[in-house]
Formats: sequence, structure tokens, C-alpha cells
Amino acid sequence: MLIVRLLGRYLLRSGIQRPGVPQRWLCAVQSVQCAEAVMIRSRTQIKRVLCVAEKNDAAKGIAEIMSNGRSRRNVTVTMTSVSGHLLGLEFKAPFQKWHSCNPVLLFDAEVEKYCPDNMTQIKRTLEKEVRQCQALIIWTDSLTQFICSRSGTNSSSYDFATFLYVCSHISNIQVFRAKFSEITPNSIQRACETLTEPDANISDAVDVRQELDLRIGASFTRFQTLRLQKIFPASLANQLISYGSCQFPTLGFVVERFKAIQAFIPETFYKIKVLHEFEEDTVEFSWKRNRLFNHTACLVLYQICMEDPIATVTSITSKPKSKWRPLPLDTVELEKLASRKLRINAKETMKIAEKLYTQGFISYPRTETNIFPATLALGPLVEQQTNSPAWGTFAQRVLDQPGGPNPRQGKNSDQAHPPIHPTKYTGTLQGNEARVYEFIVRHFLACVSQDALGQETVVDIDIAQEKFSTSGLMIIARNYLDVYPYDRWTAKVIPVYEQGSQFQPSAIEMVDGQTSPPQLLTEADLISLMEKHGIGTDATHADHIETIKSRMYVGLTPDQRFLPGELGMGLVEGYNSMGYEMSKPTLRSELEADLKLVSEGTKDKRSVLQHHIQKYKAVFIESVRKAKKLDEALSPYLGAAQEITEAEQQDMEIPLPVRKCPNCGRDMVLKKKREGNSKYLSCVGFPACKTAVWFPDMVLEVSRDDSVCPTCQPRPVHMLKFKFRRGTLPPMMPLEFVGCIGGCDETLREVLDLKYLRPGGGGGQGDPRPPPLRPPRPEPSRITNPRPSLPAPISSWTPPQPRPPPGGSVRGMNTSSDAIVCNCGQDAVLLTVRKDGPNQGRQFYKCNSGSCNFFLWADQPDQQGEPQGRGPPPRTPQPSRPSLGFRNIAGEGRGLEGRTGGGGHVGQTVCNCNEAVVTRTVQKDGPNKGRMFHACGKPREQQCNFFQWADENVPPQGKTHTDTPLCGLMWPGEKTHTANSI
DNA sequence: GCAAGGTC
Repeated sequence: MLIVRLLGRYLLRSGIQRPGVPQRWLCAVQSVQCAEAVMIRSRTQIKRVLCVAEKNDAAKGIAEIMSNGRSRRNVTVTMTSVSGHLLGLEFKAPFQKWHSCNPVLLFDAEVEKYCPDNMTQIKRTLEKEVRQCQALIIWTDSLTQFICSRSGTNSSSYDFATFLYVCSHISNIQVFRAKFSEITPNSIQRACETLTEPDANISDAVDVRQELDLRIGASFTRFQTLRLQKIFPASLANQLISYGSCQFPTLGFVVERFKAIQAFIPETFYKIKVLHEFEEDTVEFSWKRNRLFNHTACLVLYQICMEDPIATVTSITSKPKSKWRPLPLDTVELEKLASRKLRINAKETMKIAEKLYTQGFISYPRTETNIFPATLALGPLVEQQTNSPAWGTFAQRVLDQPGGPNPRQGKNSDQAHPPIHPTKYTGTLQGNEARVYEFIVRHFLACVSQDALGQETVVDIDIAQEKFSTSGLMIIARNYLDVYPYDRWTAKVIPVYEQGSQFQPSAIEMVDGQTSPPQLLTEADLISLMEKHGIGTDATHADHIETIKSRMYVGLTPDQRFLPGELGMGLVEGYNSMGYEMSKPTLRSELEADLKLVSEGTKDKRSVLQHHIQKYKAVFIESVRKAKKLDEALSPYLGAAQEITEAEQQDMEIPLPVRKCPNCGRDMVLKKKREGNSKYLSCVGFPACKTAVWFPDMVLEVSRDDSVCPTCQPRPVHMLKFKFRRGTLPPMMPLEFVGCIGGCDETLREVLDLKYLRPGGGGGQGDPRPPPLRPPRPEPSRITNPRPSLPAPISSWTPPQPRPPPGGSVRGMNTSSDAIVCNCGQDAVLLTVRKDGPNQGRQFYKCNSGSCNFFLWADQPDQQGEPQGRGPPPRTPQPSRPSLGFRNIAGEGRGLEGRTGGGGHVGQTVCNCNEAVVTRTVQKDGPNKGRMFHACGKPREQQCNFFQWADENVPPQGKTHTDTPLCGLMWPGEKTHTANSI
């Protein structure tokens, strides 16, 4: 026994009083067949089956059919409805706010499926209902959601994964889908008998597309919007400037046509026209040569005609001609024809069609099919229309015609839905709903009736051996035209000519004309282009067009043609100038091909996803780098670009990852210090992760190289391109080279003293102050700053060891003012000198593990200058200088080290003569003009060749400095300037 | 505030 609780046609409806809660029906008779089918397929005993349909109306309709009778089996089948957008995809919370992160991070940010608030009731209903069931049947009529259409852009929120997600708490539930294209007993019964299994591969492809669309769309939209609002505040302050894989190519079509018109150069052409008046009419004969672009050539031929202007009829042919009835209606044709003939735009048309469908007046309006299936009985559908006072008679004619309804057959089928056709007669609709319904009915009746028939007569004449012709048309049977006012076919009357006869034309004229540019696109043109290039689906064309209008990318002329707006033009031109075909339909062709392979099961979802995320991320990074091109392209339209500050510019710049952070695993990127141009390597996890690498001042420039270190782990560890200050490297080393700081390059590690990573400390992104630099080897001591706010030193970064734990957790927060930390970042060990000698019994610190050569006398922790021979040299005071490869000046035995006072103050700097230096300014024209430097203060003839830039505080290297007297080089004339201090 | 995909 089944469904004893049947009340009327459907026995139980729940939640109908509460909006948003799906209705629920228990079903009978055919549901038994349905359940039996499940049992046969799954070979299990089924007690309860849950059916879900796409819409309440559909669910109700199917339930009604399935309940239309008595039950015999002890199986319960419940029907409920779901809605589109049951689950969406979104970034996890930290990335949702626009200012929460650099948009580039959206390529890697975690995403999750979520159920929007207004959908929770539906989700809950599904979860509750399915709990009792052993099988789930998906009755969504939009079968195309599981079929990658020709364009490959179909996607759906009803994908298999959605249902698995919703049913995830149910084990061993069988999931089937029922294929049906209309809610009729036959169709529903057939669906019950032909249950299929959902295709997980197609669901995977849908997932990939969805995720890529989200990442690409959101990242580019945020980038464009935030940047351009800043650059053009007057025009764009409140404008959302979106990017999407469908809307941009749609915009591209509009721009392309506009540019074609702009670039069009009209050409003058000439032709000969022959007129023949008869009775009160005139026939025009057209030239077989059509037109000539050479004036003289045309004139010669014209003059020849005029010399003997008698026309001889050379042939008369008369043959039947038909005007074909329209093809069965698919979505795209509906949109285009409604736009052209009814002047109702595609968006509005689809909205109306959807409503007509849910009211049961027409079939499903989203279809690519223009072939009526043989199984669809057209007679009854036509018969319903005989009720109409407007076209009822014609409908009857169709029924009466030999063979009955006889549709033309198109070439497309989505194997899911029949062409759009009326399913019920109604005469109660109003306004545009009535107009769209009438159009669908008339189109349907037209396409199942007969072609219009006519007789065409073609008359060829000859004037001085030039050929001309004209044609007349007699309409014999209007047929479909009687019901289809949207097509015109007009008869053309010409006199009766006889072959071989002659007549005198009433006029022979030479006329000129000009070639004309193409016209701006109509909505129908635009839809055709979208369809041709696979942009969007038949269900979404109208939405994308609406989007580019609402984003102010395009506008409509008074005659409803699309004209690109300033913003739209600028964006397309900007990206074009970068070399990215962001607005070209081919941009995603590789992606589409891969998605097809995923849907066929020949490519792996994850690898395809990763490949394309990385590809688009690279495009994005380049786009940001070249963002000025966008400004430049837009400024002719939107006015001068607003200058943005260096800091703002920097905020927008997107550094590429150099390597993974050894502490938290996130990317480490090169960042500019807030002051100056130098860079440091920072973890993007700042401030949560303070891992950073500071380069000493000897590094003038550092940038990321595209090459990847072959050995360092975890890959990829990108190489860095360095430029060093002159005089800071050993002579054998070039000043510019590409090296790896991953740990494999011992020389570089030593040069940069990059053995260790330190936390951002008081610096980091918020305050990127460089840490103290160290004097020349042997390595200096480093004493923890007693400030309690400083984080504890972190563990060392010495790849390729596995990622060390975060510093704080290893070392704890050691804020003791007495803490002495060695160069490894660990607490130094306190030892006592045992060896005989002057230091016997004296305490000193050294590296606990012996990894570094740290040494510090315990009784002189702050010592600035340690006597030679008594231990390692002292810590260099700030501002410190680079230390390596420092060259002595002019054969002097000592470096600058000894010449400059502890604080590096200029007043204490001495030259090679041990005199206090003077500061001068370069007077000579050139790149250094105006730059200050220190030099020997003696009269010119007695000067030593000491030289030092004031802003570098280091001596330059090379011949210029050591061998050539600087004075002569740098002081043209006697214009000198002495400064006491800087 | 973002995509494209859908519809209560």
C-alpha cells in the first residue's frame, strides 16, 4: 500500500504558508513506476524515494501527474522543489571584504560552497526529507546543466556536487536523474522509465568553471574598480568597474564594431541604371556589372549605351519561388526576433517567457533545439489554438492541411528540450506578456504550416551589349504569412515582355554612390555574435548585455543600437595596449577545451584548475604592473589621470612570491621599505607572521628573477637579481648578478650575511626599518634589545631543512634585558676562559651550538671598540655600512672604518691626510649635479684624493677614485662650495 | 561593491 494519506490530487503540502519553504507532495501511481525503476537499477528494496524538481510549479505539476491514481506498492515517493542558487561559491571570510587583501591573493584564497540565507529553508527541507530515503531523483528539467553545450559555458547550481553536499550526511543514498522536457503524463512516465545516473565528470567541469569565474572576476573587478576610482575620481568615484569572462567579450564586440565604423573610408562607385515606364509604374533594370569604382570606365560604357539606347529582351524566365516558413523557435531566435520585431529587449523577453512557462502557457523557453521531436504530438497543440479569435482559423487550416502540422526542421538539438511552443491557449494576457505569447503562438503555427508560394519572372535585356535585368514577383499562396505578420513578402509587378522584343527605356542614367560603413550593432546582432563565439549560454546572453549597459560600458542610440561608452572604450583599449586580449572571445579557448576534457573524464579536475589559476594569476600580475596603460587609455575620455602617491602606488603593486615562508608557509615577497627605495623580503602573512629578510645597504637593488633555484626547497625558490654598491664586494665578484638566497649559494649567504631570518621585530610591514648591520667578519655580536615589545628571535631559516616552527613557539618570549642572542638567533651560552693568560677567568658568550662564530665578552656587552687581539671586533654603530670587500683608499693601510667617528657624523670624518673633510656639491652638469660629497679640505694643490659621497657615506671604487685626482674631475672651474655639515 | 550560473 502506498500513499494512503492522499488528499485530493496531492495529499500533503507543507510549509506553503511560509515563503521560501518548499512545498512538499507525496505522489502515487507513476511514482510507483519511478520507485520500481530505482529498485531495478539499484537492486535494492526501496521504501522511500525523494524527488526534487526545479520549481514549485514544476514539482506540483509532476506530483499531480504522479498522484493521479491509486497506489499498489508499499513505497513512499515524496516530491519537493528546490531553487536555483541553492549553493553559491564564495571566498572564505578573510578575503570577502574588498580591502581585506590584495586582489592577487584571490587566486589562491580558499573558497567554499555556502548556502545563502534565503536558501536555508530549502536546504533544510532537502536534508530533512532525504534523511528517510534510500534514493534521490533529481527532476530538474533543465537538463542542459549536465551537458556542456557547444559553447561549453553551461553551468548550474543544481550540479551533482550540490546534491551530494546536501545529502552528505546520508550514507548509501542512490542518486538518479529523471530526464523530461515537458510536464505531460507521457513525458513524466518516460522519465520514470529511463532514470539515469548523474555524470560526475560534468559536475567537475562545472565546478572548475565556477571557481575560475569567481577568482578571475573578483580579482580583476576589485583591481580595476579600486585603481580607476582613484585615478579618475571625478568620473568613476562611485562606479563599479567589473570584469567577467562573458561581459568583457560582449563589450569587445560593441567596441570592435564601433572602431570598424571609425576606420571606415568610403569609396565612390558608379553604375548605370535603366528605367522603363509602363502604365503608371516604373520598372528599374539593374546592371549586371553592379557597380564600378572607376569613373572613366563607367562613363565610357554609359556613353556607348547612350549611342544606341534601345533595349532588346534577351531572356524571360519564370519559375516558382517560395518564402520559407520559419524554423522552430529556440531561445536565441526568440530573443533576436522579439528584439527586432516586438522591440522588447532580450532581458525582458526572457523574463516574460519564463513567466509564461511557469504559468504553463509555453514550453521551457531555454532551449537550443530547433527540431521538433517525432514523439511530440503537434496536432493537439495546434488544436488548442483554434480557440483564438485572432489565429484560431489559421490553426484550423493547419489541422486541415494535407498531412497536418508539418514543421520545418532545423539542425540543432540539445537533446533536452523541444523548440519553444505554446502548451495552452490563453486569451487573458496583457501588455508585453500578451505580445510575447502571441509571437510564440504565431511563430509556432507558422512553422508547422506551409511556405508561402509565388512565381518569379526574371527579364534580361541588352543595351549596346551591356546586360541589365529585372524581376517581378506574383504571390500565389501566402500560407504561413497569413499568421506571421513579422515577415514581409511583397509582390512586384512588371509588364509582360516578350523574348526578342525591343523597347526604348524611359531613362538611362549614370549614378554614383558611396560605400557605407557597417552599422552599429543591434541587440540581435550582438546576440548572434555571442552565440557564434560561445559567449555565455542561451539563458545568459541577455544578462551579459544588461550588465555592460548597467556598468556604463555601452549605451544605446535612439534607434536602439549599441554604442561603446568612454569607460568601455578605455578599458578595451587599455588592455589591448598591454597585449592582453581581455575583450576577445578567444581568450578562454584553451580553458574551454580543457573543461571539455574534464567533462569527458580525460583530464583531471584539480590539475586543470591549478593550471588555469596560475595562468590567469600571471596575467593579472602583469596587468597590475602595466596598469598605467589603463590610465593612459582612459584619460582621453575621462580627463587627466589623477596622480597617485608613491605609497598608494606601492600598495597596489603586487609582488610575486620569491619563496614560501619557512615559518608559516605563505608567500614571501619583496617589498619596498617605506623610506627609500631599498627592498626587503617579507612574509605576506604579516602582521600575523613577522618573518622577514633585510638586505644590508650594500645591496643597491634587488629584484625577483623568473628563474627558479633547481635545488632549494620547497620549490619554487626564485632567484634574486642583485646590484651591489661599488666597493662592497670582493674584487673578483661582479656588482650585478643573479643568485639564490635559498641557502644553496654559500657565497651569497656570506656576502649578505643571510644565514638567519629574523622577525619583522619593531619593523615589518608597518615600520620596515632595517635591522642593525654588522661589521666585517668575524661576525659581530648581537644583543637583544631590552625593549619588551620586541618579539623573541625566531629560529633560523636554513633551507633545505624542513620548515622550522615559528620563532615564538620555539624560543618563547625572552624579553630579559640580559639575554644575549648569538647570530643563529639563539640564546648564547656563557662560558669562562680557562686558558692561562690575561683573560683567564673572564666570562664570555658564544654560540651554544657552535654554528656561528659569535663571541662577546660578558663584562663588555656594550663595548664599542675592543682592543685588537682581545676578541672579536665590536658591533658597528648605526648607521652602519657595508663591510665586505671594502677597499682601502690610495694605498692607505686603513679603511674608512677607522676614519669615521662612531656615529658616522660628517664632522668627524677625516681624509687621507687625517684632516677633517669638507663637504662640497657637484657643479658640473651630469647625473650627479647637485650631489654632495666629502673631500680633502686642503688647498687644491695639497689635497689628497679622498672622496666620499655624502649620501652614501662610502667611497666609490675604481680608478676614478684611487688613481685620478678627483678634484680636477669633479670641480670644473673654481666654483666650490663648502658646507659645514649636512 | 566582485563572476557566471541560476530562479523562490
